[in-house]
This record gives sequence, C-alpha cells and structure tokens, in this order.
Amino acid sequence: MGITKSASFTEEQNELANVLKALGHPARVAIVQYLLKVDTCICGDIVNELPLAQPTISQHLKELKNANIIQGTIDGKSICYCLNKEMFSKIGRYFMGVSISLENKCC
Amino acid sequence: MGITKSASFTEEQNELANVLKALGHPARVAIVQYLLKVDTCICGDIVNELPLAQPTISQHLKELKNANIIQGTIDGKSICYCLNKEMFSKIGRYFMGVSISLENKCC
DNA sequence: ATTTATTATCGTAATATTGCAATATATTAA
DNA sequence: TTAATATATTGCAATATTACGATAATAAAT
Repeated sequence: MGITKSASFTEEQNELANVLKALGHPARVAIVQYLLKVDTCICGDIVNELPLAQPTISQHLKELKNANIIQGTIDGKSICYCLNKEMFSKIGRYFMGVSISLENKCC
Repeated sequence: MGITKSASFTEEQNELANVLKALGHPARVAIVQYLLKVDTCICGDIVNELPLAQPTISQHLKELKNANIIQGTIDGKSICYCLNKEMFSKIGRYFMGVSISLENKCC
C-alpha cells in the first residue's frame, strides 16, 4: 500500500488492522481453512493444495505467522504448522462484542 | 497489491478476504470504532475526528461501503453513515465457529 | 561427504493501496 | 441565481503487496 499513517492511530487499532489485513487475502483464508480441516500440516501439503508456487506459499505463511494467526514448530526437516486458537477466540470475541453493542441500535 | 489470483479460490474465500481486507487498515478500524461510539455520523465528523484529509476519508468510507461494512443514507446535503449490524454478526459468528472447532484440538 | 527433501530468502516485474490537492457534484440557504 | 456546505471524483506520487524463478539454508538419509 501507500503511506499508511500507523503513527496516527492507537496501538489497538494498528494491531487489529494488522491481523485482519493478514487474513484479508484469499490465499491466506484458504490456508486457514485448510489448516482448520487437517489440524496440522507442513508447507508442502499447502503447496500441493493451492495453485501457488512454493515461495508464494512460504511468504503467505510468514505473514500469517507474523500476525500470530498460525504457529510453526520444527519437526525434523519440515515445519509443522497449525492455527493459533487464542487468536481466533480473540477475534471472534471482538466481533461478537461489536455485534452485541449494535443489537439495540437502529440505523 | 500484485496479481491476486482470485479466480483460483472459492467465492466464499474471496468474499471473506474482501471484508477482512477492508477492515485491515487502521484508519478504517478507527472509523468503525468511531461509528460504534456515536451510532451514526456524517463524513465531516470523521474528518474532524481523524488526522486524514477529506478525500482520504471519503475513499475509506467508499471501501467500507463496498464491503458492506457500513451503509450511508442521504440526509439533506450530508450523508448519514452507520455500521451494518448483520455484517458484524456474520463475521463474529464465523470466527467464533472457527474458535469452537479449534477448542479440542492441540498443536 | 553427498544426495535428497523441505522450507526460506533474494531479486524483480506487475499491480494495488494510500494520501492529498484540485476539482466536480449535489443540496440547502439567502 | 448565487453562495455556502457536504461529499465524491480525478490525477498523481510514494509506497506496499503479490507472485515466482533462482538460489540458499537446514536437516535427514545413504
């Protein structure tokens, strides 16, 4: 993107935006959904599953990891990836909270 | 961004990614939080609230509107914006669903 | 030590996003 | 009609993202 004035916003706003930006790409949504289905997997499994090259998948995994959406643990010569429960719980609670706040408001 | 291979992913994946991408910017998170606080407001109120120029706010509002996150209704010479309850409910339910699916899994 | 397997990094082209000044559009007020 | 108010659009510079080929790095197997 262009110049994003992160400094102008609160820590909370920047953090939330970072996580949602990381999830704001169809390939990364697909990776999350695949991980949800298979529980854990290695990078190569995702390369076989999605129509993207290995470096591209690796880059997407890095972004998801940076945003604390997935975690990877070294397992021999491969890396075992899985979803970070707490992050999904946190995001879920945030949006449900917004949703409840909006319940008795009209537009 | 670069070339996003939207065609390679499902409709659902693209839709979810679009909404989350729209929310994946601190200025747009700030707009949502402001709207949550004041219920409804006009564009000018947001321009006064955030450290961004009017065309920039207008552009962010357009993106939020396109993603169906806010709606704007013409009110005289200004436009009254508010959050779209259903969208937040939908996103909240999605993430809570993922969260619940992850509950009894380990990593 | 060499090969094989798995993932990460580098470099780069193509494209998208961000922010704003200038300007256009639309509605109300005088 | 003219002026004032509110928002949208255009055009552009600066920057970020996406995708991938080539290559490096790491660990296991032979």
